[in-house]
Amino acid sequence: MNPKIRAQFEARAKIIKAMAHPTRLFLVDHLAQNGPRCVCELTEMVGDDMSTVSRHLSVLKQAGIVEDERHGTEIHYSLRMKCVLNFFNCVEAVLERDVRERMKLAGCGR
Amino acid sequence: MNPKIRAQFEARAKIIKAMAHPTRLFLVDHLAQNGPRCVCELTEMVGDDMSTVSRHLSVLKQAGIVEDERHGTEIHYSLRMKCVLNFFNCVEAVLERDVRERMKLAGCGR
DNA sequence: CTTATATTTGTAAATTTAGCCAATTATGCA
DNA sequence: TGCATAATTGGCTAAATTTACAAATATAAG
Repeated sequence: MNPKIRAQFEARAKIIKAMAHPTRLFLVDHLAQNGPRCVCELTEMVGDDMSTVSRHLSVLKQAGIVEDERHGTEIHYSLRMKCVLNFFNCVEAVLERDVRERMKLAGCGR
Repeated sequence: MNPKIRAQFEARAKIIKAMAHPTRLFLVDHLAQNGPRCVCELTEMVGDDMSTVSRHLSVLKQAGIVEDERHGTEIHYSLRMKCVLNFFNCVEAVLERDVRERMKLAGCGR
């Protein structure tokens, strides 16, 4: 991998990495389902410290996946790139295929 | 996030995490473009130690994204879930949108 | 059986990431 | 101005990830 190619894949990985955490995945899903939401509400949903949730949101924002807008004292986050929801489809496909193949293997053992 | 929901998002995150590394992204891309390939060739393409590449491949395999098959002394890896290629489309969309918006912002400064 | 090649695994060091608490910043309101 | 609420940031520790080197394994060939 030459430096140019490497840089390209690093940029891509950075975006995927932003999605690669259960809490951040949950946040993306929740924003997709419910539209813009303040950090306070998201914090309540997640159940971690607000500072932790805020940091997760900032990772997503840095990656360009969500965006924020201030409303008075609250800051509302919303999904900027809806296409990330496509990730879920494929992820489910992988999980389901795993389940199926594991069942098949279990059957063979009899 | 109750434990059940959390477990669900952890399972999803594990798969996305497997993709969240420049080398692994490159490996997936390369397998998609060129079909099954041995570790030796992939190692040469990547340019890291073979043990490192082997570990990356095992992460992808564990996640169910690639699969392997032995051919004599070589082990050939291939893409098991082609849908992960959809990730690339969205990632490119994010990167392009970033570029566009940054150009627009730069223009405003004049 | 011994050797050579391909791959994986053990291990340890370096780096990154996650999470919490405390402190700071930003805003609206009395 | 001073207080209250919302959110971010600094600082720290714990945990996870990445990586290379060395050692072990697996297979084919002589």
